[in-house]
Amino acid sequence: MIDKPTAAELEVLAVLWDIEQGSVRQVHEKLSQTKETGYTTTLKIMQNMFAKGLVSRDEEKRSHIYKSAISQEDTQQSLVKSFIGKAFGGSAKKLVMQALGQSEPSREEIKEIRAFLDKIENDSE
Amino acid sequence: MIDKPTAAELEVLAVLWDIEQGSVRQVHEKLSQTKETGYTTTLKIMQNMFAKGLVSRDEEKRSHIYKSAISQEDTQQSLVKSFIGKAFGGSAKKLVMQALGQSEPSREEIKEIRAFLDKIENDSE
DNA sequence: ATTATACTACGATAATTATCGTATTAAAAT
DNA sequence: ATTTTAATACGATAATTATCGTAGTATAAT
Repeated sequence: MIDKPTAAELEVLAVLWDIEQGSVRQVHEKLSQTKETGYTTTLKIMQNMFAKGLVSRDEEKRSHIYKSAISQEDTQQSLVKSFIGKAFGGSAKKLVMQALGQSEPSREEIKEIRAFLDKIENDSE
Repeated sequence: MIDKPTAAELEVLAVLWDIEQGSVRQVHEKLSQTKETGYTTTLKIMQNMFAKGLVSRDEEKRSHIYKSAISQEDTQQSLVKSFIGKAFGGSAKKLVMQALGQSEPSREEIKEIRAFLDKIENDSE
C-alpha cells in the first residue's frame, strides 16, 4: 500500500520524476525556482521520505543521490482516486468535465482524449 | 478568494451541498455513516468553518442551521485547478486520462463526455 | 417544577507536517 | 597541512488540523 505523500513531498517527487535522480541540492534548486524555502527544509523532507520509503537513495558518495521509489503513474492513480472520492462524490465524469471546462485544451489534446475514449470503449467489449 | 477547505471540511461541505442546509446533528449523522467520529469533533469543524466564512448559519433556533457559503462549482474548480498543478504538472489532459482510465465510465458517460468535447471545440471558434 | 436531553462554546491535547538552526564531518580548495 | 565549503543528521519549534471532554444552558419531557 502506497503511503500517500503530503503536498510538500509531492513537490519533491515531481522534481525527481522529472530529473530521474538527484541530490538534495539539485532538488532544492528546482524547488527554489518557484518557492521560497530553506535548504535544510528540503533536506528534512527528503529524509522523512526516505524513512517512509517514498524515495530510495544511493549513499556511496558524500552527497546522497535520491530516486523516487514509487512510480508517477501509480501515485497519480491513487491520488486521483482519492480526489474523485473526496471532491467529486466518486464521479469521475464530473471531475473530467470540470477539468476540461476550465483548462481550455488545445484541439490536438481534444483529439487525443477522443482517441482515448475510443480505446476505452473498445476495450470494454 | 476562496479559503481552501481542508479534507475534513470538504466532507462537511459535501454533506451540506447534498442536503442544502442542516444542523450539526444532521451533518454528523451523515458523516457517521462512513466514518467513526465524535459529535463535538464535527461541531468544532463546523464552528471553525463558520469562523473562516466557509459556511453561514441561522442562529434563530437553539440548534443552528448551517449552509455552505461557497458553491460546489467554484470549490471544485479551485480544487481541480490546484490539483492539476500539484499532481499533474499542470496538464489537465493527463489528469483526465488518468481519471478515465481507472474509473471505467459507462457508455452513457462516455457519450456525455464526447458531447462536452464537441461543445468546447465549438465554443473556441 | 423538576429532571433529562441535546445543543453550543470553549479550550486542551494529540497528531501531523513544515521549517529551520546547529553540530559534525567529509571533501575540496588553498 | 590548513582552511573553507558543503553535505548530512538531529532535534527543536512553529503551524495547522483533528479530536474530544467539560461546562453551561435552552428546551423538552415527565
